[in-house]
Amino acid sequence: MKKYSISDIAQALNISKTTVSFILNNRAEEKRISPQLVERVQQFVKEVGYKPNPIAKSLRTGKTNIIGLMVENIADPFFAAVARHIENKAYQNGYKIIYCSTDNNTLKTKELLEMFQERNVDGCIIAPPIGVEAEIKALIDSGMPVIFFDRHLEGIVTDQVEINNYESCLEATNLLIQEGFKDIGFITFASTQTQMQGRLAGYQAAVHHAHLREYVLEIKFDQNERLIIEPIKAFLTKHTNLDAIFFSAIQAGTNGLKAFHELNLKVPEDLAVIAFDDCDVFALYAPSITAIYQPIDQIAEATIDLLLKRLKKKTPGAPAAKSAPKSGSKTVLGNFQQVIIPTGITIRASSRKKR
Amino acid sequence: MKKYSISDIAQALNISKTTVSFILNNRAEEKRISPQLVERVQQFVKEVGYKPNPIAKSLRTGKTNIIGLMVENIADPFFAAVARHIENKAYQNGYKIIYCSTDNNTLKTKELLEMFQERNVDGCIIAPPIGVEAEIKALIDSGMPVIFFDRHLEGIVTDQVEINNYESCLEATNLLIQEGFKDIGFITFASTQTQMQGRLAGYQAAVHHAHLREYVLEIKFDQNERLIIEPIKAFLTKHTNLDAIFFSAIQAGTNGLKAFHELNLKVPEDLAVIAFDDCDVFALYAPSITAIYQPIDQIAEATIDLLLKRLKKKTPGAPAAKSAPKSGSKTVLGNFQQVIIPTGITIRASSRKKR
DNA sequence: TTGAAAGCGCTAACAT
DNA sequence: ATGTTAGCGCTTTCAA
Repeated sequence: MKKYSISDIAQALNISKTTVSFILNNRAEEKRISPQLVERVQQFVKEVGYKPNPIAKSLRTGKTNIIGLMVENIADPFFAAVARHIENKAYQNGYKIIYCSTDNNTLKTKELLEMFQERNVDGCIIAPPIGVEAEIKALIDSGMPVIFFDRHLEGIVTDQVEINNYESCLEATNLLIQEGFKDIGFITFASTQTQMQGRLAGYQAAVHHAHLREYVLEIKFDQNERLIIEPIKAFLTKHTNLDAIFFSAIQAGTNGLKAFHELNLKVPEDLAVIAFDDCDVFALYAPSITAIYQPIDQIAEATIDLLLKRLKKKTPGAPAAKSAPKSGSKTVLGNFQQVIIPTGITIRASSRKKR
Repeated sequence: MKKYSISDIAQALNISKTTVSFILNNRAEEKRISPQLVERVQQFVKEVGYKPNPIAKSLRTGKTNIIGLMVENIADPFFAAVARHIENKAYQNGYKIIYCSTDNNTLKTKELLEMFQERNVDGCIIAPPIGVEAEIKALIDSGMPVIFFDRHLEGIVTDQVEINNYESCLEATNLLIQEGFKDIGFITFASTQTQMQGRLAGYQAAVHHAHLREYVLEIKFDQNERLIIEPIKAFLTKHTNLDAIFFSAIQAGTNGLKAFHELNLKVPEDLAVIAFDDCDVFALYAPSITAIYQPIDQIAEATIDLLLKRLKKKTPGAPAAKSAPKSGSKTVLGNFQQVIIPTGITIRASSRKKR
């Protein structure tokens, strides 16, 4: 079974490459090619199992049908789940995905952006780290469709999908306040990224509004969990007056619980808990942990939809289409869309006051 | 800043494309091009920031520097973590990665394999589902380097990386037996895949050797966790004599614990537990759950190493190189390597008999 | 030592 | 309605 090229087909059928190409690209009607010929070609193509060479096509057209997906870390369950959803929809639409992890490393990210450019990906989906504003701006200006998700970059206007970080943390903190907790700590990772800033700000707003004192621990993120657990232990040991903790991210939450164990702290008697991001751990933990959950499917869906929309109409920054996500708000900013997906909260035992 | 092509470079320097190409591909010496010229070209290339177009290169050479990564589900933490490690090493070596999830769906997998072929990936890493033997064989025969991991396919000989499923389950079961448990259930997913078969066989061997009765529940895997929890509840309700459970996979373990909750069963008083695959849930659960863990980094490392080795020497099925993984055994089979990485076990409270 | 030119497989402007 | 042909940007044979 040798490999056929378009010339082989043309030769075998005694017609020209052009005609075959037109037929294969569904331009037969437009070019008014006779239905019989179309039929004959399609028949033959199917018979010999001919598949056009996408590389040659790319060289010629400049389109690769490849989407670049850049996340913080593909091993992170959140990003992995997003990747899965995006994969599904992308493949359905004929796109393949090249993924990469930034580790929030500026230098690495710049290289990866360059790679996307070189490789001629048709568009990219990015959870951007701080510090690559100029490069991404250049990329967008060069005509590359870029969609942000999970966070955005100050000063860059492009399509983006985020959750309501501020509001959900405000409400969750209020929940603790309403339960009667007075000294609520917020344990988070040191980050100037918009999503983390939003969460912190939401907590702060609630606490200040209730005239309570603010206790914030910012930890430098590290793969080594001891480097997360230890600062938490130190923080808890220092602030023995705390009666509740709000964890701003999943790795804060799970490692926080480990810190609790090591300090022999009981939830919610010693400390009530609410965590951002839900997972099996929180559902199965005794007592179960109240958690804010991100609708990952909706986030991913909105993100890939935004990109596919851009990819369909070639015009970057063109007026946005009508269809809206089932829930969530949408803003149109200079022809780019900002979609906000609302989170949910699963209230469990950890946030209830024992009386 | 316009985009330079190799012709532009040649023209600007008043030399030929050929020369530039030779220099850029480090064949200057071989071609005995004067060092001054080499220097001049390299200088200029750096100056204008020229990057060769990888698509054109691919069309010409047939190499894409892309690796196809096919897993069961990229959202699964195990596969996501493997993907992360593979990504690291692949990028270091100049390879990009296109990923896809098979869902253990035969038809989908066949399409994806075809896609790899069309897209001209240089090699692929696959956790294969059953039923695509012929297609993978054809792929290998066509000269494509294919590495299996997590499991293999009967009748197909290629490089592969796996863990010692049989032995680890045998030993873990023995652990329960030594603790004095008599009626040990094995809860797994209905699968004829080699890794799952190995785990089951290990359990069975231990149980039979101790002249104990075998209790196996095979569940059809489903994304909907209720469809996993309910069969487990039914099984536990039916076999009230069980005093220990061995979960064969992570989704069995976590959903098993949920079933325990719903049935109000206490670990380890009512049922002792050992789980295959470790995770935060098991470490944080009260009581903590004994779990077998897979050294994901070693698995991923061995896998990508095997592929990179194939990619370096063009000869598929060529004699294997010397370097071995730090631990793990290695067999050479018809010029292909089979690497077995040993698992570890974290013994926690759930497998200890209360006396 | 260096260069001319063919060609990888495809698309599309321009014939006819 | 269908064909001729010129590239897309690169590598590599062959020639000089």
